[in-house]
Amino acid sequence: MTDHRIMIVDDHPVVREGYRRLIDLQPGLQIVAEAEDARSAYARFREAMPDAVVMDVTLPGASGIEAIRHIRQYDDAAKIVVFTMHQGSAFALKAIEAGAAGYVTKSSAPDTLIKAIFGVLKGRTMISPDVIEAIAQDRIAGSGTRLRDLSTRQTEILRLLASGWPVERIAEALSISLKTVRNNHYHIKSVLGLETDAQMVWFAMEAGLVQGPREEDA
Amino acid sequence: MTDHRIMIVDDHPVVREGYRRLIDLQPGLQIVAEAEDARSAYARFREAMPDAVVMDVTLPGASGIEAIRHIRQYDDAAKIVVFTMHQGSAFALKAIEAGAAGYVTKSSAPDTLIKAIFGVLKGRTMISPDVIEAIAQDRIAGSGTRLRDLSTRQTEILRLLASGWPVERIAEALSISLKTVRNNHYHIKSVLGLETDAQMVWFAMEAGLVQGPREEDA
DNA sequence: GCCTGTCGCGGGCAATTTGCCCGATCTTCG
DNA sequence: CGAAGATCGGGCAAATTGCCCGCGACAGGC
Repeated sequence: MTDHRIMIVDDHPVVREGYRRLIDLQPGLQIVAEAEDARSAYARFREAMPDAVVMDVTLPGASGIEAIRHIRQYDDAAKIVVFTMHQGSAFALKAIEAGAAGYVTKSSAPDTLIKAIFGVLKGRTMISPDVIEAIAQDRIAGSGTRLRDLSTRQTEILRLLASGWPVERIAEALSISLKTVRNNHYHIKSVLGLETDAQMVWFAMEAGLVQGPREEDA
Repeated sequence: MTDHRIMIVDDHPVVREGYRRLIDLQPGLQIVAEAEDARSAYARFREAMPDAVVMDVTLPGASGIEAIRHIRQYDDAAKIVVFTMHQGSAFALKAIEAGAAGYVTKSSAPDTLIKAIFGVLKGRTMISPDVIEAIAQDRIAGSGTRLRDLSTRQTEILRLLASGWPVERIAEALSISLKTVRNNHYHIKSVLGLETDAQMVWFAMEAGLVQGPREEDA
């Protein structure tokens, strides 16, 4: 039987080498495509039509979540395993909601990824234990409401605010009024129970929405 | 001639595999030790006494910067190459100040790391081009004045603001009036040329002032 | 088809904060 | 001693926040 054809998406070359080492040398798996950002991930997916995709979600430019949505829109049977350093539950939920079949953190044991790949190839949903725990901890002791309580739009605005964009630029970029952005700014902090803008940045970072400042275009 | 003995420090197993692929298979280099956090990095260094260390600076627990300092304190001839995703100049400067001999970002071409390793083994200081550019841009075109332009007090207030403390709590903690904190908040952003509070958080992070939210007491 | 819920969008307005000015101390240093 | 600079804060107009409201679009459910 022929090998399963895998595509990997990550912006760091060294990390891609790590994937190779783990995946390509694994009997039954073969890497047939690579991409380093969300846009090319979509393009390469259509060219290569891999059996499964392993991707990081923090990519330059568009978020990996968008990439997942985009790919699933093109092929709703696509098997995508998210492999990221973010262990925040909110991000995992977003990814799964977007259509990811697996979610594994980079701090997991290496073979967790391999198991997840084989799992999704069999049509199962594979979530790494630490993430399941994080999700569970979120549900109990509703200490903090989370990203899930924000709408898609609010999440997008949060991402831009946390990146450091001034509200004026956000209004312009999204073609909505300044007032709406401000209202959202207030509501986001309110819903999340945050007092200051700085706390909002930390929240966004922990949720994996942002990992650095700017990111010039939406 | 025997291979150079290299130690790698990174908290993500997959990334370590990437290092292996790049370093271990490189003629003349051999990985002799691995560590996944700052504490064990120090311990392993003493056991293995490698010729060079490649390490990420964002590690669980103590910062990689601390680990560098610690190792250099033990052996001030230690050759340490920092290999990280942070391209902010401030972080690089901290690392170099702590005694790092090289600084390469993960977005660099893979062989940049190899060259940096051979470079530091020869006693040179190797900084990847994008970081040099970031440092240069900091210095020239006073576009961004830097941390050095803030007084001690302002730096302290910046640290608290960026950690997410509300101004009221800061005033209380420092026993100064709310108004003074607000004035400082404004002046800090003004001096640093920042538009939003979120940008201020990123600045503080890159400057190494903060690495996570809260930190309950001053 | 209609009713209900939710979402994105923004107006309105009082209360608060920001942005930028100023002056008063208190050090430090030549 | 006098100059420089840091710290602390008052003042005040302009801008923003906090919180309320309403409107239209859309997705289910009955």
